[in-house]
Amino acid sequence: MAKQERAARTRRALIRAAAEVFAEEGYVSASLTAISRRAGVSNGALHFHFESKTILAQAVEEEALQVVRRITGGPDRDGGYAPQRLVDATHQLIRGIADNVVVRAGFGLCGDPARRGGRLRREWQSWIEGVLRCAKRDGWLAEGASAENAAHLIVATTVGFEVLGRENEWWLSERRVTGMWDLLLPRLTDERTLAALTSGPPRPAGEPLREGRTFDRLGMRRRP
Amino acid sequence: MAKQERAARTRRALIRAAAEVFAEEGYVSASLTAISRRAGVSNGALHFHFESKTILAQAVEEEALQVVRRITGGPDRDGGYAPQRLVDATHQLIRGIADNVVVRAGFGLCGDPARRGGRLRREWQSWIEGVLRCAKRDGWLAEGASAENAAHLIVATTVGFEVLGRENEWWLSERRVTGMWDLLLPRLTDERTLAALTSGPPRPAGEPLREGRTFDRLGMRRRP
Amino acid sequence: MAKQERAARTRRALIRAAAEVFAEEGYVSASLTAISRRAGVSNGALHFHFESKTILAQAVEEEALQVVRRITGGPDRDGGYAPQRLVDATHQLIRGIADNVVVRAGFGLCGDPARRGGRLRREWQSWIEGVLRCAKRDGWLAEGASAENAAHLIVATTVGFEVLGRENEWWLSERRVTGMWDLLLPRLTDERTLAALTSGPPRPAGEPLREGRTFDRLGMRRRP
Amino acid sequence: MAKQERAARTRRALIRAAAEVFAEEGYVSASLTAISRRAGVSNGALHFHFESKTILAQAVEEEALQVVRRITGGPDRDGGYAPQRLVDATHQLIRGIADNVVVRAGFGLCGDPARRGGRLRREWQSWIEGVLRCAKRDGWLAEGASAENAAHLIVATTVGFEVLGRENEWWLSERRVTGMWDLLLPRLTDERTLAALTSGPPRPAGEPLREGRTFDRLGMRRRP
DNA sequence: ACCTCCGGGACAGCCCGTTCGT
DNA sequence: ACGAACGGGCTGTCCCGGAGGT
Repeated sequence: MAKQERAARTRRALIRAAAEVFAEEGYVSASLTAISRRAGVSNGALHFHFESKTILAQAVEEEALQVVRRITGGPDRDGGYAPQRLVDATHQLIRGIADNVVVRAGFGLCGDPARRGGRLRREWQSWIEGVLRCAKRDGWLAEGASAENAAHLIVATTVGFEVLGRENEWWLSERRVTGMWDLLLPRLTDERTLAALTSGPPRPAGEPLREGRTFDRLGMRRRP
Repeated sequence: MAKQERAARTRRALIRAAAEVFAEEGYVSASLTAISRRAGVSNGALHFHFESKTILAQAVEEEALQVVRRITGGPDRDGGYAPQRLVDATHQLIRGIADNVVVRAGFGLCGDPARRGGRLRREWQSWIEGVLRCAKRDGWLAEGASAENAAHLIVATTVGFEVLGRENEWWLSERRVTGMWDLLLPRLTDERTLAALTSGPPRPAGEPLREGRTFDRLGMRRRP
Repeated sequence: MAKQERAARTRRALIRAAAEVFAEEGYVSASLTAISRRAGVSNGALHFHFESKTILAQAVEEEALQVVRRITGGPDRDGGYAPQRLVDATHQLIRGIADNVVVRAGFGLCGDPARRGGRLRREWQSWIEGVLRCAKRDGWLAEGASAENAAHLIVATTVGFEVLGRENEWWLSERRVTGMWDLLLPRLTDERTLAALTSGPPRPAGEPLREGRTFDRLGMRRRP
Repeated sequence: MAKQERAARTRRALIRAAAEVFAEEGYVSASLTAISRRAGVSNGALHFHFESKTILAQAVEEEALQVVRRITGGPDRDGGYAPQRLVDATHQLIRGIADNVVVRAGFGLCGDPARRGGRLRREWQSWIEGVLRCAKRDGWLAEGASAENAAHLIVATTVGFEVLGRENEWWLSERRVTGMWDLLLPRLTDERTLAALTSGPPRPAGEPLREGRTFDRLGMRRRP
């Protein structure tokens, strides 16, 4: 039906507009009037698609959640080097926050004190913890490294990037994430990896650690 | 004077009540009525001391700023082991956020999208960057470690702790900070320190790295 | 549309109610709640039609302006005896102020110190000045009579009537206007007209100068 | 006592400041804080001298009333040419309004819809009416001239000058008053006076009718 | 007596999230 | 899907007392 298609387009425009206004002004300050005006529809149309402001925000968050799930639930869901998946996912998350308004708004909504119980950060945190537990179990972590500590650190850092990025967008650079891993990986993984990193020839300045190539460059291998 | 003393007490009660309400509901949702009621004074009394909601929030932020400055501007302002000062300050900051409502509210206000230009995080960030630059200059950092990257990581992590702590207060534990340094210090400082940490006997579980004792346990010493 | 009709009726009721309250209590003292209550609508409905109190007042003034323009821009816009048009218009203005709340409120708003730049009195004044300049040019005025002085006098008098009429409504009688012209016209127009007025038989007490018949009774004719 | 002298000075400063603020912003908009600040005293001092805003306004009005009484109750209270006294008083009134803030504020307060029952205009009007009744009785008026009409016209005109002068101060020029009398006197006084004015040699442009010299120039004399 | 600092209550304007009739 | 209307609530600010100094 053309009718349904138009409705779907309106709905998408509303979510997008809502995400923009939420991201710019925060949940409480964002007025439904501003959102519907930006979406180019009437005030009543908004309430036709979304019963209330709360539900509209939930829809935004839901869409952001799907993006995050696409990042965390990538193709090689459970195989491969677990730390590599962390490196990849954090890079992609920051990129997603930087590029996608809905994701950015979703995380913003999650932290708003006027809205309780956002699932976004909780899922992200659970995934990080899960992956690190796997890494520990599979022997990818250094002996003294605590999977729990590492998870908290990584979660906190990504949250920090996201929050700070809402004020100054230069925080949302992947270079920041690369720098994080540069400092974190040596201690996190075993001593030989560490040795390869610290005692080997210094990496050329122009080629920092990057997503998907991190461990290749470090010559990382599994602890026997 | 009796008069001025009462006024000062009222003012303090207002700032405290404001901090509580701001911390609980966020800047926008917090109503001046709720604040004055919690402080036990009338609406007009609030307006006598603070011209507007904006100015009240600034007062809260200002008081938080002083606490932060007391943390960052500790006794050995410019001497001693720079990394140690970072470890100490981060511990104290998290403790301050956990224990002091005003500090917690101050950081919360800083991140509110409806309020631009809070000095709190900016000062914290500048201080971290400054200390790390000093550390680099004085040879306390490992050769490959970037002071800038480290600063960003530490700032982002503390911000993340603070933000997450507003939802679940268990984030605001100093154990989290200790865990962070446990992962960070080895790569940040030079390789011999690192070796002492990774190859030595495992620390007893009950005695993690703590503020003020970190480097003693690591037997850290200056890179020649 | 029925919808738009109802909206228009609400809008009109609001303007009317606003005019009443403005006329009774003045612009500053008039509360929007009182206005919306008198109009029989809610507080929000008022805000839907008029964004602010200022704009509501402007709407009232605008409607009054249209009435005034209808008075000044009568049918024989530029022909005929200019003084006669003044006599007619002043009578109609006072009658309008007396009978039409909106006009009364419009002039009241114009003089409120809290509201700058009402066009109502300015337009009225310009029109009076313009007509008198025409009268001078066409030879309708007595030789020594200054068009400018006359304009100022007439404007000031009508303003005075209007202002005093807000306290005691008996000021807003057309008899007052007739009395004004009785004193003014002789000196304003030429000496023969004057003679006809002063030396002729006294007018019967019961039949004063009236709108539309003034010059007929004076037997006025153009100065050669 | 020095104490009492200081109190009197404070009281005077408050009345003066109140007059200024009332004249600028109107009664309702004028805030006691603005008044006390302009007077250089505290908010409480104002309330010590004047129990309420109403009473403060009454004090301003009272002082203005005394000035008006000085104008209307001049030396030759009941003798002399009555019309001359009108000419003089109107000139002096306009000058007083232009120069004296308290008088200006007093008249402004009188017309404020939020304040009922100002005596200022009422006394001015009564005086005008009284003088014109005397003039009529003593035979100073032209035969057809109505004392009542003339009184209303003069009162309305002075009120109009005053009101318009609050927006554009050029209205408060004595030239305006002179122009008024130039148009009014011929018809108001008897035909011989009139003849002297209209048929005699034209007055030089540079020397308009002036206070205190009006009738001299017209060669006015009593009707037998 | 004269004046100040502080505080109390009230309410105004604005605006917002939401619903109803069409 | 929209225009119109509703009612509630927030901030700002105003007028005014009252306890206490000088």
